[in-house]
Amino acid sequence: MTREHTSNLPKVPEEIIQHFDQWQAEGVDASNCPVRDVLDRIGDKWSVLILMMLAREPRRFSALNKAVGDISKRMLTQTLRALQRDGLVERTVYPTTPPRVDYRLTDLGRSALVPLAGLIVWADKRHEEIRTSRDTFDKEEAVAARLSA
Amino acid sequence: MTREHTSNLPKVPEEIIQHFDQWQAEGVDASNCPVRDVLDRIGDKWSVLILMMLAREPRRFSALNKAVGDISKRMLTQTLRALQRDGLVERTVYPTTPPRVDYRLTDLGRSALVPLAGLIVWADKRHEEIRTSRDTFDKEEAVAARLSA
DNA sequence: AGTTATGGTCTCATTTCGTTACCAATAATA
DNA sequence: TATTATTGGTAACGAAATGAGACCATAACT
Repeated sequence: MTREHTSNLPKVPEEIIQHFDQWQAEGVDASNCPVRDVLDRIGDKWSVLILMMLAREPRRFSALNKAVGDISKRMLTQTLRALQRDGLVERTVYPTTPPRVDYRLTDLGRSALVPLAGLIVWADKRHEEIRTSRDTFDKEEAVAARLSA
Repeated sequence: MTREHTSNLPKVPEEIIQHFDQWQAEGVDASNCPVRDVLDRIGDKWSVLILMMLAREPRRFSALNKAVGDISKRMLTQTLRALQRDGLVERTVYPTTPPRVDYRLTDLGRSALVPLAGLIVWADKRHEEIRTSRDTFDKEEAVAARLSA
């Protein structure tokens, strides 16, 4: 045995860690790191949400707008353009009046949803734990603030 | 057969789509959606990156700062605090001079890395495709701009 | 006395984001 | 005929998040 047993689970699979290591070795700065290049883009406030909204079927601009609720048209437009630019979403215009535009996932976009789903399931499962942690943290912070006052 | 074959792959597993549907049905606004509550937080510019940096072993503040390279101390502090608040990261201070502080993943933090790894692998595999798409998009946009000028 | 090291915080400029008003074209309504 | 509603945006502006860099306390070392 070359390594001590130091933690009692869950552990990150060694295989995954090695992937991270290799990726770090290649340099992690935004300019030369493919992973950051991609993650910086879809890791914004709305991209993942919109990809999920399109999972089952194409939707019109206004349908997306209603479905998300608290996104502005400005940000919806901007996010959809970025997703289109990255090739995750396809935009189709029907030149009627008023215009009709719909958005659908490309194959690439669909492929992204598989790992994203994993993340969503995780978030759903763990969010209670996270909220509890936040409450505890905030309470402790409040105590500390009172002591130093 | 109750459903037509309409697309030729890759398709999002029906199981995942159903998960999205259910999640949408519960309302997707930030205020009442657990998934967004979590995703909005770790879906920022630095959180995922830092979690990955901590995958193999704990690191000191300055080590993280060097490893990431283009993060400012301000954002590093802020991101680490947020991760700590959410219970993904643990902060330990050794009151020496100069001070020594290290950060390590909690069990919850480690559990997050599993789905995140899936996303990273996807990004690594697909980023060439994405870059190509961007180039094409930008070229077409330039053409359109010239036409309308 | 001056330098170096750590883990931050503070200020200010830049960037990004959200809100609201507005537009063009047509069809339905009054 | 004039009015209004509808769709998919864009333009302008204020608010919020982010980045760059100076600064700080403490002690060991030169």
